[in-house]
Amino acid sequence: MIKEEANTNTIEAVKNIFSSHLEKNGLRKTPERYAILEEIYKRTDHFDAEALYIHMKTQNYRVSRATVYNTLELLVNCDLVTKHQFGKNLAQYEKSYGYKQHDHLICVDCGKVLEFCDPRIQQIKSMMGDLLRFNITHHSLNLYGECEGACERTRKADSPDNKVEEVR
Amino acid sequence: MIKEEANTNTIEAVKNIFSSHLEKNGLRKTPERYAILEEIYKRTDHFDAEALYIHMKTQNYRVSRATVYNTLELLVNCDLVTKHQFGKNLAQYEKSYGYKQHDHLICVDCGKVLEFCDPRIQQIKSMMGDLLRFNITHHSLNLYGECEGACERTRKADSPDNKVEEVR
DNA sequence: TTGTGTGCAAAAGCTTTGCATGTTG
DNA sequence: CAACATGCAAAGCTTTTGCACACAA
Repeated sequence: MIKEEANTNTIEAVKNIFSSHLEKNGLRKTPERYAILEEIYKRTDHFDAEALYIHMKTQNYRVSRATVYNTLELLVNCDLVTKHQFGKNLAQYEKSYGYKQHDHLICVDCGKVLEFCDPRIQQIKSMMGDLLRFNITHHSLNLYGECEGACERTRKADSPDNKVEEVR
Repeated sequence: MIKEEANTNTIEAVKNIFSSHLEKNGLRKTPERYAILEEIYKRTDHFDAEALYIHMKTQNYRVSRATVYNTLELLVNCDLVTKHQFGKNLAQYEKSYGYKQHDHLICVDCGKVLEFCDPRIQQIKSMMGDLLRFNITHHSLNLYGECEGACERTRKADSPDNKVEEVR
């Protein structure tokens, strides 16, 4: 994943953000909500709701799917988690605090997901927002294709504007 | 939608493409498959599988959901139909023959979908394909936001590189 | 204390599958 | 006539909802 900075206080920071969000919206600070937030930020990228539920269960938390879905939505609302649809009928989630905006390249053969940044997408967003009189809040850009060779190789980006790193 | 050309022979052309695809893959040319293809090309953009099924039913075709889903997959395979996920767990389809490559801007308030073209996305695709050694076959770019004002206004694009038109 | 949040399970919604029948090649 | 496609309905999966109980404020 593409980190903005390596910060050991990330967990504290995101908890604070979450707390503010809950307060601002008159929502309760339950242990389940914080437990889910913590587990998400301990894990690495791209997971689905069921995997998170199973993970919570194996960590001996007593949570339900309903709470997992509920909390994921809250976290998406306060931008601590991003929700993706990588072409399947299964939502994928990803923690987003401390990460640069990035997009995804998905191998249709092996399912591998790479991340990349390209400044042109920002230009497109702002131009199209103006042109179409839309207040664009977010976007989703997925490139689909096949890894060349063994579906395993990657190469570092060299352009200063384009950062690339493998995920999973 | 963004048409490449206005062609009254579209139906014939797509039928031929579909026939070739069926032959090439040893699949049968059934009346149901052609009926579904025709109905899709008579309709305007962005529909889901259930809507198509209902539409077939009201047209007094005797088709099943299974056949609708099966045929949609065949049509996606031969590039006569494009499948989208606009952030929901519901696949949306769109006929694609004779249309320019385009991307989508979705209003999160009223669900309106606009289409736009931007050449920069092609540049990003080819650059990232090279950089990450991926053979990129397709992509999906969705911009999400809110219509300004009454969720109804649109404005024509004026840049020669960027064509814009409202859908639905 | 009071009302929101939770767990659990059932329901809902989209998509796929199984099976007997129909039809293409 | 043999294999594949279809219709129908049931099953599968992900996500949402209802309800009684728990607990944060």
